[in-house]
Amino acid sequence: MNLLDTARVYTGQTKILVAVDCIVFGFDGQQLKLLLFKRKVEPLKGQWSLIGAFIKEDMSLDDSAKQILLESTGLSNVFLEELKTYGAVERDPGERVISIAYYSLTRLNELDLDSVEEYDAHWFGLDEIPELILDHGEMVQLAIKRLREKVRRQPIGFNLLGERFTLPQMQILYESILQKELDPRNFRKKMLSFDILTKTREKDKSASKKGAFYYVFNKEKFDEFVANGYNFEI
Amino acid sequence: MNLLDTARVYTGQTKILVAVDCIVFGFDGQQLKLLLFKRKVEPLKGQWSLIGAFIKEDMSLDDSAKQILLESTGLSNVFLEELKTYGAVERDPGERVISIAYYSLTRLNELDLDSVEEYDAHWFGLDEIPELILDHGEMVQLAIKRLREKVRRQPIGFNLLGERFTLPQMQILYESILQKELDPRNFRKKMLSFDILTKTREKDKSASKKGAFYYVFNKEKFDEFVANGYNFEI
DNA sequence: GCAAAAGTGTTATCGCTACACCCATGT
DNA sequence: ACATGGGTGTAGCGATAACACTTTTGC
Repeated sequence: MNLLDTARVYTGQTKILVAVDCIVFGFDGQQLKLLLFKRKVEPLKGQWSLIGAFIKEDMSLDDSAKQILLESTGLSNVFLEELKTYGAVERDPGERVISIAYYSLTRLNELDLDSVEEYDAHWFGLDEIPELILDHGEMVQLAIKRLREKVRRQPIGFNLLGERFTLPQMQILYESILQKELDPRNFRKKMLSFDILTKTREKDKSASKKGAFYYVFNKEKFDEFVANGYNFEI
Repeated sequence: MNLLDTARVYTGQTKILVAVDCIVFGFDGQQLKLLLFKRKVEPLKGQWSLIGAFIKEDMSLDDSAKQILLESTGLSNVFLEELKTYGAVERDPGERVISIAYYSLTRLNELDLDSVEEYDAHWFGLDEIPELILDHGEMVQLAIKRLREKVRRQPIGFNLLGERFTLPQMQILYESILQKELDPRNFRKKMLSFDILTKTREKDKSASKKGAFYYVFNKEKFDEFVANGYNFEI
């Protein structure tokens, strides 16, 4: 008897609708933002919601999440990680749906900020998040909490910044995520001590007259750092 | 129709089998153990596996996990937490099954050690885990990793000990989880500093002539500690 | 020349680590 | 009396946190 015969045992079991919902974080240079979508259809039309979709027969959870993100933001290759699975029986008033929540960190530019509006979507600051359908509000709160814990231990903040960035920009990002001010001397010292940033010769002069040097993320150093069992802590 | 449009209607969406699998940890006083079950039925008869079950229509994921644990160990009110959801398309060769893995920490006594054998189950030391079916081995490895991280930051180790315990017992538990020796002075100092243990007047004399004082877990202090945004680190 | 942000060093404190001896008791 | 595990204190080190001034340059 081979493995394929196991199918027999599964007959008679209940099948359930399974969905993926994505909490999409972005950073506009000033604060951390969350991408939400307005439902275009009844029921709950006009209410704010995370982006999500049902799982198709032939697609893994991770791939479904990736595809949702690609379709809703045009971005691929972004940081994407499972958050938690929500499975209360009555969580969806229509019919039972089990939802696997993912959160993602994306690089956001001015274009994105406006273009999403065409899809009835909007980037919200964390202090202006509207009421969300179902248990999406709960998902968002957990994602924020998880992000804060994670960003202190692993250098994932980079995913929210562009190809190059200045240390003051990065500090603003961290302050925005952690919701507290950081000392610039200590922040720079710490961040540079990991030795995963490379200084360039160019400066960003948009934020000051003196200008701040651009740095780029050094993937080789970073991988080495991870391989050695990293110890990142802000 | 692309993914973004699918939310509109639940009819016509694919329903999928959903299961819960439990990684059950126990501590026998010497080492951390894992509870595994031998499949009694074809196919895969005789192979080791985690305990699991399909989700029923009217039961939440958490409740399903609790029930599985109750049925397989007789224990309720144990530490139980979601680990990760496994959703690769081909992970189960029989038919597609999405599985939510939970891990639990249980109090284990000599009785349990033997009685589980009746159900074709066995407690394995972490260094003697046999090959497991499907992706269960992966689940176990992740659970061990998560437990190690978690036990350093949150005092969840208590769940593996009985009502009362001595500090040497507790140290052995932590050493067993973290797989490294700890200094007794530093360990006691640290553990007592959290102020969530209450010393009793009784001693455990089973392990030494001098005897070691029993301590009990102080839930009030612990809750207070948690409420203040705890900061537990071993 | 001045406003505005970038960039830099030192000191004090705290927590962790490492380490060795005496205590209580059953045999 | 001795063997066995229980229980304790301290000093050194490294990491974090706190803190203020100089530099650059566009206006």
